[in-house]
Amino acid sequence: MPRRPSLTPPQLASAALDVVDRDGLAGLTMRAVATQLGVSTMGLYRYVKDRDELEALVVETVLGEIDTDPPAPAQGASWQDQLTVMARRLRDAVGTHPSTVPLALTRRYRSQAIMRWSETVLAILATAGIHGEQRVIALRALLAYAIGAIQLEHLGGPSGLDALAAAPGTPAAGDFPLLAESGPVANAITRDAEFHGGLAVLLRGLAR
Amino acid sequence: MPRRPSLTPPQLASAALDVVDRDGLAGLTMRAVATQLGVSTMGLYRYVKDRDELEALVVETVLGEIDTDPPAPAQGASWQDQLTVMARRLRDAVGTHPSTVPLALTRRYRSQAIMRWSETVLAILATAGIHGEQRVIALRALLAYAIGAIQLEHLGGPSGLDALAAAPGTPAAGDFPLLAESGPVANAITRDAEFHGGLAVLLRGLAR
DNA sequence: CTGGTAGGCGTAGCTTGTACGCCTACAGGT
DNA sequence: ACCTGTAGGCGTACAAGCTACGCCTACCAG
Repeated sequence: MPRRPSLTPPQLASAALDVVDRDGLAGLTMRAVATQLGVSTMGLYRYVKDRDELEALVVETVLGEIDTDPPAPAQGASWQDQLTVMARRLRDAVGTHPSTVPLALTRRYRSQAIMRWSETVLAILATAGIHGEQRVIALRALLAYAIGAIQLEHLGGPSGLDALAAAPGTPAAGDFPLLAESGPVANAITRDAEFHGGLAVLLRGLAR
Repeated sequence: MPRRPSLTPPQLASAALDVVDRDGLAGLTMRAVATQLGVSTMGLYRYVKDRDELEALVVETVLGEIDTDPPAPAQGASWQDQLTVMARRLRDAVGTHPSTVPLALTRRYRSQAIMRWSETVLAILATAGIHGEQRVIALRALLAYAIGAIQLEHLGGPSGLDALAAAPGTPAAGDFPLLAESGPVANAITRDAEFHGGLAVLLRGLAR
């Protein structure tokens, strides 16, 4: 029992997040995090087994910021409104650390935070009268949409709309008339409106 | 004009894909691909500028396998049916090379293949009477759902359902009663049914 | 005061990407 | 037929990254 560890997991996590937010995902190296903490490179290995474990810590920290309490079912908030709140919370948490998007959504960490989120979403779906298989499908559809939409948003997405919205006309726009026509339209929609618009479509489908 | 290049882009792409399919994404190194091609490591650099460019080539090849012709609007195929076909084609193409999932969906390559796919989807949406802003939102929602669902499917997804479905009871299942209850249900649903189920919800939402 | 345990870290090896520069095969002019 | 310039092909070498290993030392218990 000699000596207490001088670094706590929260310290680790926050140092790693600092590095990522400052230098991007590529800057997340063992050395960089160690330096940020003021210890030697190998000193880090006292606290994490792996680079992988370090990344898991980052992801867990980002997702841990999600508020997973059921949204106050106060006044006339429909279950659709509640699900919208949950989706937005997920999006906001990840959006606060955009560099971690590939990490957070690609890795299949058994994240406690996502389990809490899922539990709350399931509860809301239950109040909507959705049960059994349909509820599982609804949960996964919501998660899939959220993951995909966040990714499109932060990675530019391979949608082609961005390309044409950014540089209309220039490329072989003639081959894609509808895409070319949609470019300016897409440009005029805010990220928020897009996210909520798609979500609304999904929620409308859930209501019988 | 002396000498013709001895390696063609398709050869490059197929060698890289072979490596990925065999050794996984981590096995995709310049050396490995060069060896697969029977050239020296540096010989590769005659054909690609970068490791990045090599990855782009892989992605483009995988997505290039998507059939983007409009589905035969033969008999009584509704626009919903047609969109389902398009979504399934995207899922199938990526699913053929599961290791490339993080690559294909994470990178924001201005993929020609995805542009063709988007164009066809826009056309189908147009026949459904969806135009302007709503059509852009619908396209992105479909793409977001597809990307997210494919990712959940192939990366195990951080949904928590997998964990509880695989090892029911063991973890602190008491903290997540609904999740625990849903585990077995989720287990009984095939990947196909899940993908189509979620998609159906989305399509139902698109129909007024 | 002392001994053992566990934290802390320096060294070094392996893997990876890639800059650089030499060698050589080939087409075309003489 | 020969020479020459261009571009393909590749070997060497280095930087950066992860991490196995093992020494040193601070600390707590007795």
